[in-house]
Parts: sequence; structure tokens; C-alpha cells
Amino acid sequence: MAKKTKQEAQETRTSLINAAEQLFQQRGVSRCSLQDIAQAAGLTRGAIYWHFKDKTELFKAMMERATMPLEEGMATPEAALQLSLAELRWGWINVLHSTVNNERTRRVFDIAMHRVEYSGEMQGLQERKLSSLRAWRQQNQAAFAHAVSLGQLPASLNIAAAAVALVALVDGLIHQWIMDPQAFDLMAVGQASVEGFLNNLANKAPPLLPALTDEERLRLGRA
Amino acid sequence: MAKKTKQEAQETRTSLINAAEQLFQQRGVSRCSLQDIAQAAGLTRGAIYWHFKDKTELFKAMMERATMPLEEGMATPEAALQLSLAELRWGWINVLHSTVNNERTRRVFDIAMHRVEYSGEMQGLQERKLSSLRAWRQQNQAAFAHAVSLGQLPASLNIAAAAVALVALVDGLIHQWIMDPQAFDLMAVGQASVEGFLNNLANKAPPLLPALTDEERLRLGRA
DNA sequence: ATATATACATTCATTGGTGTATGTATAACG
DNA sequence: CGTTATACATACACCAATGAATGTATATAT
Repeated sequence: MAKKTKQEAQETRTSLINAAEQLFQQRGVSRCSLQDIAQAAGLTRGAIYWHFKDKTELFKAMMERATMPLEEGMATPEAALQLSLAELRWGWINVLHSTVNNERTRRVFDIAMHRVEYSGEMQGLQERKLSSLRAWRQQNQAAFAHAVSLGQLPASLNIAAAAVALVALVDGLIHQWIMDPQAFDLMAVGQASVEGFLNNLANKAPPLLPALTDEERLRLGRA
Repeated sequence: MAKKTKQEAQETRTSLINAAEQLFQQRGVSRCSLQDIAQAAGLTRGAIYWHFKDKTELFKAMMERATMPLEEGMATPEAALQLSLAELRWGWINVLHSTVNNERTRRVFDIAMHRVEYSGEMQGLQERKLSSLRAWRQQNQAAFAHAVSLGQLPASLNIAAAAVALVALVDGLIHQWIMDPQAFDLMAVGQASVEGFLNNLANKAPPLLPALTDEERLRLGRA
């Protein structure tokens, strides 16, 4: 077959990634062959091996294309030190928004969460995800520290724990929603949850719950 | 080779599951063969095919063994209607506790979250997980409704959204901790988060954050 | 005590997938 | 306008893994 224009070559590359994205989600990464992907794109394995070293590299390219725009939305570590709580909320809302409204983001989240095994060659991707998580925690913690310095939040606040919890909250919401999108309105519940969380960091209401009883503490002792 | 006692047969069965549990976590489910598992258990594939139909059934048996004790800890739908917030908190703390202290629970969570693809034969397992999630939400929502009826929580509370958020919070915390256990103390942060969440459901503090600006709302309009 | 079902081990046939080597028509370049 | 690098398609060799078939020694039931 004939050589294509550089322009056309890029188009086949993206169409390969598109096909991979679809099939990865449908059948799982390890359960669809390069043959399947090439065929779905109307090409052959030759095209894949020309553009990518192997399936792992194809997968990485697919992830990169989808996560790059999201990571650009993150503040730099220095900028995070000046982040206001309103800006922090805005960042989270943006994440939720692109999760709900960007089909590609949704698909790739689904793939990253349920259709791939993070072992062997893919191990590096989990560490990448981990460092991304750490960055989110850092950003939130910095914003909390800033709010404390402004007196918006009490100095007694455990900002590290609060950052972990807020990241967990949103991550968990997205997780649940990807699994079952019609279970709830991610934008509505997400926005309310984040705002509720942030608002409640400031107040010192009397605890509704009594402390754990001695018996309960004891029962935690056994494995 | 010789026939074994029923007692011994059960022991080989569990040792097969043990080996699978280890290898699934280390290499990922699809990346370790039945040969690998049998060998790790000091047996052959014959033993596996005797006790299990195929790898999927072996996997299911492994999951079942680990998740059964956890699901027993859940209240029945009728009992959930009478659940107090303190009992709800106790349930969550128990989940956190067995996540931290039970090595098997930890391993299986790791496998279920990062070392398996929920496609094809495994699809059913995702739906199982989904129904489990729904059950948790239902249980929490019922407890919230009960607390509202007792006047402990305001009638204006969106109990469905609150249930979603609380499940997401704990799920997200466990998720993050499994990925990076030394990042934070799951028991401490988890307990504080759950208690904070529940306590804050009751109060009506003035919002710290201003409403979204018109410009922000506009920016959400575009994809 | 004999027969039968059990609890595996061993062997075999098949296959789906990978990586590479090779072919080839044509853009791109000088 | 000829040459070369490009952008694939095609063909080939090579497992690694599966599932089923078969073998076999011994609990277990009767």
C-alpha cells in the first residue's frame, strides 16, 4: 500500500487511538488484541507497530491524550500557596464538569478504573496516578494553609487530613458515578458535597455523636 | 497420584486460593497463568481444574472468601431503618478497621481495585460490586431518614445525596490508602472524616463560600 | 473385600496473539 | 526528476496458555 501524507499519517494515528479507546473500554485492555484495534480502525497491525512500539505504548498515548487537558487545569505548587477556597472549589467543579460533559474523559476514567490491570508494564501508570493524587492533595493542603493564615479557617484544623479527605470525597464520587451514572447527578451532588465540606471546615459545632464507648474501643482490638 | 482425604482436598483447595490471591496481586489476574498458580501452591493445573471450572471461578471463589465476612457486617434493609447515627459510624469504623488490620482484606481490595479487568467473564463481578455499593447507600440513607424522623438531623437534608457522599468519602479514602498506605493513617483520618461528616449534617452554619459568580457559571456552559 | 467415586497428575491438541521480517507504493526532498 | 525515507500491508515464525482427554492411586461406600 501507498505512503500517506504526514497529515494523513497523523490522522491514522489518532484513529488508532480512537479505536483503542473504544475497544479498551468495551473488552478490557488485555482482552482485546492489536488485531482487533487495527481492524476497528480499518487498518492492520502494521500501522500500529509503525506508530507505537507495542500495546503498552499505545495505551500510554491514549491516556496522555485524555489526561493532559485535565492536568493543565491544576495550579502550580507555588500558585497553590495563594489559592483561595473559592478558587479551590472552582477547580473541583471543573473536574466534575469535564467528567460529566467530556465523553472522552468519561471513557478514559472508566478504562483507568475498571478495564486495565496495573501490573508489569502498566505498573508505571499506577505510580503516575499516585503522583497525580499526591499533587492534588498538596494543592488542597496548600490552599487550606493559606486560608488558615487568612483566618478563614481555624488554626486547629488538621490541613493534611482535610486535604486527604476532600480528595477522597471527589475521587469517590467520580468513582461511583462512572460505575453507575444514573444513580445520581454528579454535578449537583459533587458541588454540594465540596461546598459542604469546605464550609464545615470553618465551624466548630458541638459534636452530634458521642465518643466511642469503651466496649467499642475494645472490640477494635481484636483482628 | 493418590486420592486425598476430604479434609486434605479442602486444604489443597484453600491453598490454591491462597496462591491465587498472592499471584493475582503481584502480577495481575490476566498476567498470571493457571500454571503459575498451581506451581506456587506446589500442585498442577489438574488440581485447579478439579476444584474450579476455570480461572474466573477461581477468582470468584477468592473474592467470595474475602468479602463474605465484610458483607455479614452490613445491617439488613429492615434493620437499617432503625439504625442510629452512632451505629452507622460504628459500621464504617469496622470497615476501616478490617481494611487496615486484615491482610487478606487489604490484598483483595488491592486486587479488586487495580489488578483485574471488569470485562467479559468478569463483568458480573462489577455488577456485584455495584449492588453492594447501592446497598451501602441504601443503608446510610435509611439511617439518615431515621435520624431526621428523630429530629437529630434537619428535615431539609437531602438524605440521598448525603448517603452518596458519605459512601464516596469512605470509598475514596480506602482507595487512596490502598494505593499508598504510608501517605496517611486510614483509621485516624477515616474516623475523623466520618464523624466530621455526620456532625456537620446537623448544623446550619452560614456559608463560608460565596455563590458561584455569573462568569463562572458561564464558563461551565462550554464543553 | 470389592467396586466405585474421588483427587489429583500427565499428556495432548489447538489456538490466539505477539514480534519481526519483508514487500511496496508513494510523499518528500534535493 | 531521481532517490530515499516513509507509511503502511502482508507474511512468517513462535510461543504461552487453555481445555479436554487420559492415567492412576487411594479413600470411601457397601
